[in-house]
Amino acid sequence: MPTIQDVAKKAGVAPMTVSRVINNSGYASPEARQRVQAAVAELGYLTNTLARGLRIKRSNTLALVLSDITNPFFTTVARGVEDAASQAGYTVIFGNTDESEEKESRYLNQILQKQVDGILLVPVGESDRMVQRIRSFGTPLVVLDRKVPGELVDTVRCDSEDGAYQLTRLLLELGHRQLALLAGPHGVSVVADREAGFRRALAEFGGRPPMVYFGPFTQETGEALARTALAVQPRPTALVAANNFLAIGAFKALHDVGLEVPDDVALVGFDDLPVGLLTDPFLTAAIQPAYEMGHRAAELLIARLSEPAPSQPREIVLPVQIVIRRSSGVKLS
Amino acid sequence: MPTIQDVAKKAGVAPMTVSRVINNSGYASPEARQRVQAAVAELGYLTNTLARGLRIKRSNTLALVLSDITNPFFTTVARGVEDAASQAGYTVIFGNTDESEEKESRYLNQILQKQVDGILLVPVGESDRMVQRIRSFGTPLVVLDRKVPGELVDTVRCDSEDGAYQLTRLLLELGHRQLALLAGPHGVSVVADREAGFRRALAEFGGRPPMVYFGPFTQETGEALARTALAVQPRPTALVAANNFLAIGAFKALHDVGLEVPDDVALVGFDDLPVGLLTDPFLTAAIQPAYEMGHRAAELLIARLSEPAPSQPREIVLPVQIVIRRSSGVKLS
DNA sequence: TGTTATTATGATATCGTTATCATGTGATAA
DNA sequence: TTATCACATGATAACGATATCATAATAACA
Repeated sequence: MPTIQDVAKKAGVAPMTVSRVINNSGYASPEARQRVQAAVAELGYLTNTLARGLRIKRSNTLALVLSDITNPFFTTVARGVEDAASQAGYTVIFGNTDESEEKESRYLNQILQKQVDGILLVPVGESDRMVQRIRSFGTPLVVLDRKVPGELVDTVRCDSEDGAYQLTRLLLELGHRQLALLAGPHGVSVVADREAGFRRALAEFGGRPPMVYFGPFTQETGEALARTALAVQPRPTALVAANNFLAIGAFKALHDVGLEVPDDVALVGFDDLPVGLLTDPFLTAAIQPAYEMGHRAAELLIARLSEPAPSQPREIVLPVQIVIRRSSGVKLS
Repeated sequence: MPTIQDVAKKAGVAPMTVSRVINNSGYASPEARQRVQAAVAELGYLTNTLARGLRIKRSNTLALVLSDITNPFFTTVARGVEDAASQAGYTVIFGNTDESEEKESRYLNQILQKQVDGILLVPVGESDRMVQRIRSFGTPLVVLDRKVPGELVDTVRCDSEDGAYQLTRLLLELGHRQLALLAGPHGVSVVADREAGFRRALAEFGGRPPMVYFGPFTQETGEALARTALAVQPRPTALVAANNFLAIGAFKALHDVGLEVPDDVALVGFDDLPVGLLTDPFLTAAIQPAYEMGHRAAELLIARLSEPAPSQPREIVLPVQIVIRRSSGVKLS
């Protein structure tokens, strides 16, 4: 691989002049410029960004650390991040935590070592330890999708509370009074928010004491929790799933038990399945603007990078969109 | 951020000794070792991998360049790559080409500049220009999912030809004689392979002259191509879609035209929708082992990195799995 | 004409790490 | 006693780029 020295020699100038031409900084005569460009082209020279990064202390790299890129919601977030980053000349490293604090911590260390310019993080636990560690390193951070307790930090997330509220309210207005929430794992802020929205709607309508079930965001859990919920007497007439995997699991459970959706039990959920990949979308859901979330978060992070002094952390809360389909039992025209 | 100098000072040793302790290379007395480790812990020191990379000429980074991470097939590939990479201590950069040669070329330049240790590429065009460029840079490369014409290069892909053959054969054995293939974009090797498999099966059965339609791998195209195919007289009784998006589009078109699947027209496709996200999978399809593909490709690439001399390129062809569901019209027990 | 800007270029030091070589210690062997 | 060896440590240079300072040539001005 040719270095800037090779280019300089071939062009008959000093390395510094080559650097100036390449980065369009400082003065360079038209002739020198041309000779340098010719040499660059001839040698197929590309700047070694490790060396440059070491010197200027920027790597033009962002890191994206999320639970599991295989979850269509996060896939779309990742695409949003990547588009915004690439547009601004940044490159993206990504990693999956699988909701494990140990993996998260390993990744973050690796990433800090890589001298990334900024980090986009979907934090795992309920602690802000990692956030503090990142901060102590001085690497700018934007928290995605979730809230971090007790820390003021740039955040881009969706309005989970409102989404759950609206979904629940919809069911209540349809006459359901016995509702169950398949909430998700303890300690994740979106779960707490969705539970809060669920409870708020119930409180407004003065329904029965709410039934809330917790467990990982997996299809198996959805199935198990739904079975548990359906065994309670009086049986719930509607289920609210706080996540797409839980919704699918719940649907399977209902199907297995021989209950029809929405005639016997109504079902609503969070997050869509990949748009366009479903032949027959039927789930009423609160759809989070995943792409926009990723895109805006990356934009925010990149904006931070060019700020001279750290400014007040921002919290961007995006609205969710309630999409009404068959599973809720709403009469569709 | 503390540097190795800071650690050295605090531990009362030379930077070189710190380096030896950290990397477990060369000699270091137990006392020195301990003092260094204490200093590292106290300062929260992390190696600056830009500096190290510059010196040792390795960045411990791989690049993954694919069409669109939003396609569930590639999402899963990416997850496989990431798991294998992270296991071996590598970090992964990713980029989307959207099947644009210009984007591909931009990314690859960016990536080569970053001094990645190896590249995993789903190549866009039918040219091997990019492959040659990467090779001229000396960066190890594994081509994913597709063949590159005329170049001997490490490749991990699935047996598209066989998949299409089997799907087509299945339809022929069910008695269909008027088949249409929604093939995908010209110039992508998997498309050519699937077309070849389709034609081979037809030739064996001596069916009517095959109908083959081309266009991008999108749902809209699937819809449009299906409409075109269905307008031909005699109308095809079965459609083979070479990709999941095309299959969905075709299904929509059939639905809109008022044709039932599989009673009026049978439909088979390639690639699955994300497992577990479908409430009611119905598409008969040739499923490619996406995760394994990514995983094996990354493993192969990493193996290459520790080879002293470049060895004979390998081509790993993974079998596809035919999953029979309702859409083909096969009687299921 | 001399003074000051402006343009153009290069020498040097530096970013944080590690490879290499040099040096020194104590133990063991001859 | 001296030669040899394993162990231990550090000084120095180098990876490839750029910031900074110095210098030189030309242009602009009084």
